[in-house]
Amino acid sequence: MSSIQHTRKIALIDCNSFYVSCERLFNPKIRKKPVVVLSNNDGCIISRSNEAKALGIKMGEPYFKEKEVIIKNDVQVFSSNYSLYGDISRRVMRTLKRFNSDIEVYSIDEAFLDLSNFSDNEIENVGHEIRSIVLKWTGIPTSIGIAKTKTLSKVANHIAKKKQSGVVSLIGIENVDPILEKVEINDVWGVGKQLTKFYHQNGVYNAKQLKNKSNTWIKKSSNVLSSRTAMELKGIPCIDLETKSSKRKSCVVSRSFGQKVEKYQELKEAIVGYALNASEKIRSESLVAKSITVFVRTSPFQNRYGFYSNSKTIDLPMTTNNSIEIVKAALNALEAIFKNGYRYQKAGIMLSHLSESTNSKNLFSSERDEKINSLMKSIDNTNYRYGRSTLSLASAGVHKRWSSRRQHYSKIDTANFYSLPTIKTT
DNA sequence: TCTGGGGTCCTAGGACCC
DNA sequence: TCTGGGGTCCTAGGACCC
Repeated sequence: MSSIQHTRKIALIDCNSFYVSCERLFNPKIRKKPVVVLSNNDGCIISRSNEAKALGIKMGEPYFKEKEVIIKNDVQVFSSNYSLYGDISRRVMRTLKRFNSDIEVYSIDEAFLDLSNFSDNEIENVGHEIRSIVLKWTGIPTSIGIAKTKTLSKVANHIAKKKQSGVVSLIGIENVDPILEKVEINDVWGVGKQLTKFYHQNGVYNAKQLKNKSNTWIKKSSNVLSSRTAMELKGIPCIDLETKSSKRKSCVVSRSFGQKVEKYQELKEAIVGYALNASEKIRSESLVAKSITVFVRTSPFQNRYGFYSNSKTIDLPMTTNNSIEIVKAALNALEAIFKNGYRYQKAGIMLSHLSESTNSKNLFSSERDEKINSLMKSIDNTNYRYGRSTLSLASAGVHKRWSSRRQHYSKIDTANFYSLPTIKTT
């Protein structure tokens, strides 16, 4: 028998303050300064540097509420730049793939990596290696947690984030109870606000206590997801690594407005824009939609003008990814739910029941359909080359008083050769 | 007089994630 | 004045069937 042990080893690699780190790549002057990145419409704070966290700036907090602290401490503020973050994310993931192609890209800044092929003894060093290579090749700092299950690797990662070394492995540790005891129940992956409340009522305050609860009790009083979480804390894998990216099932495009919208015409323009956007997205993934939902709502935070929220779903006669058909259906849906006299804050469209487009002609396809398809293709090509919404339908509007705020935009375009970062290796 | 019950399918809404 | 956006999965309950 070999002395080298090959237990299941899942690493969770998480980019530190990802959006902030991306902005810092292109702006060395803000490396040591407190920095925050705002959500769309400059609404909330969604990424914070350690210096910003130390100032007490909270995650998800509305920007205007933190403005005083921000100004007082000269915090650098950025509007989000998703094409930049997406681009850097792809570079990070490509780098990770070199260690093993069995990778699950879990979100824009996180990936699970199967490292079972490495031995127990070397695994922590492998973690350090990954971390330094990613930093060297992309400039992005990461935290890495390694354990037998995804949920435990989340726990390990949670601890790694607070460590200078940035790497924590639970592999080979006989008794993880003392570690789990220090992890608050709401910090466990899969335990949100509601479950935290429920667990607190039942005397479960940390990960160790959840781990030691009986499986039948959890299943009976909660659901299978919760029991999976508890099993995974015990070190029994219940959640698989999803290495091949599956086609998505829905596609949402929605935005908050820069200014409240009251006019039907303006709401219409917004919806047309979202519908075009969503159609283009699913076309690029060779998907077709079966139904379309449009929703509108006023601000849930200011009810002095009355709150209104509604949605309408329309089933399309035939699955499609045709912009014109989707826009038409979207406008019908909007008409059904629009009410005069409200100050709308947000609207959106969802394409659902997506399936792969077969692209085959059927009884109903005609020469006209063919023409429309080639029109769609040329719209997509032009927009791809010259930027989104270069070509769109006239009803998408020109003035767009309603479009999002983006006051602190860094204007970095990684598609532009001259703005590529130079990474200093020290 | 006494009025079943089990199965399937679908959907809306909730909870969670980042 | 100003509070993001985009996903997934599960479950309860209704509709329908025999």
